[in-house]
Amino acid sequence: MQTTFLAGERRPYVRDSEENRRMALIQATQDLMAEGGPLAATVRAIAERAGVTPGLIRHYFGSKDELSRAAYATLMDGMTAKGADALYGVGAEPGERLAAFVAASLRPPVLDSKAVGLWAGYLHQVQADPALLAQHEAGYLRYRDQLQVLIADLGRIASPARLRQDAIACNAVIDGLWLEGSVLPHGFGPGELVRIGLRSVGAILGRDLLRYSMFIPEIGMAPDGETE
Amino acid sequence: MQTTFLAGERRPYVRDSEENRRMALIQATQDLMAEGGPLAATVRAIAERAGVTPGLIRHYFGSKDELSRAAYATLMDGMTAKGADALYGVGAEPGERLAAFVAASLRPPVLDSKAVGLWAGYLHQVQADPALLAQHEAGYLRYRDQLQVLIADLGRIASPARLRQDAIACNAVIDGLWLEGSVLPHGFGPGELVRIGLRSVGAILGRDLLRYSMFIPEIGMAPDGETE
DNA sequence: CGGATAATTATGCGAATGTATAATAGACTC
DNA sequence: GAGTCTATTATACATTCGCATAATTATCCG
Repeated sequence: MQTTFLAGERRPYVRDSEENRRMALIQATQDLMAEGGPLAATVRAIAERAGVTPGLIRHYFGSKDELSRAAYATLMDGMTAKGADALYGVGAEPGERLAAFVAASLRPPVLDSKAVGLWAGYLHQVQADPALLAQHEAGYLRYRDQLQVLIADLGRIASPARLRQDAIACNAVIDGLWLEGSVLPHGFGPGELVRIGLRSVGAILGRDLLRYSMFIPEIGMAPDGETE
Repeated sequence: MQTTFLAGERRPYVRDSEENRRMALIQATQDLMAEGGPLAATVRAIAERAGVTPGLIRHYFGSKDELSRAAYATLMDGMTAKGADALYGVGAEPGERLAAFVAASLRPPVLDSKAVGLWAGYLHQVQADPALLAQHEAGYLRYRDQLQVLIADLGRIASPARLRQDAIACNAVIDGLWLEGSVLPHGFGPGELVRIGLRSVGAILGRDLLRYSMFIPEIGMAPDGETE
């Protein structure tokens, strides 16, 4: 089962930096969790995928639970970082910025067939562990706040309560499309989810976001000929 | 750990119908899967929760995998049944029927803190097992088709492709709100998700669905004083 | 009333899991 | 270059897992 050396032999002793080892173990944990869920993310499987022996997990993280927590924290940080990246290099017009943010959430690397698996794999551990739950809640609200700021910048007249509800609604559209696209990746044409997302968020907010499609990769000018 | 009789004693032999036993085992499987995920739904835990010894699982279902499949099938059937129930006894006006359908999807028993746990717990098994995947896909499309029919009945003028995309969008709103409401049950006021859902779906379809709020429990006449 | 029969429980077994501990190998210091 | 230290590997262990099989109990039929 091990890849590089013959079975029965001693795994060659190779030294590496602490950061590399931690990263490799966290990456392996996320990969296995995404692919096979909690049942697949065993200590031995993680170690093998990371190219080390199980003992190193204890050495660097103390226990499997702590490695799991570290992997989840890394996941959350990456999510918000991607959200910020989406706005980098986009023009100053509020509508365009919002459209870029929505589009980025509905195509790779955010929309990825593995993403929902990872999310589902962690769900129960998150709900059972108060520390992870707080981290999750913080990450979710951070994302929604980013969205809410972009919506507020549109300059519509709306009460704070209404603004909050609009942010919840737009976030729900994005989450729902993200979910469906991840679970049934072949159920939608390329760019279809982005187009639906832009139109829906625009409808909820009373703006036309599809006019910014030309700035968005993989969409261009409505390839299926449907213009409105 | 066992509830009704002293440890060390032999569990009393009590006979029951095959249907009761199957139902109890399936129910126990779903409960444990929803609460603790795949790691918690062990053969022993399921049997204990069902008030039975592990051997009965093999006797009635052959293996744990088959029990798991049966539990998932039961879950899917229940979902679509609830969707149909929501339309029972509702008037004939298309807008009202659509509003009732949306509202029913965003409050108990469909919106339930356990629902998302159950869904997440099964995700990897579903993706790994072609039979379960087909069943999942069928259930999802059935639900979306119900929604699409309700949307078509609104009588708007729209191409078939556009109708499909509207159904995907509305389904995404519902799914996203369902997800957020399940994961963070205390993050939203009572009826808030239903109201947001009605407004968003209405905005996407160009109709006002909030005018049917008075027919919907827990909402009444916009309790937070916000009328529009 | 007394065997068949089927449902239910109890026990056993091999494999896998997480973790603790011992053995080993390379790097660093003087 | 010998000695020490730490990263890494290997081994051991108790527990739990799913499953197979044996033992037990109630019901059914004569």
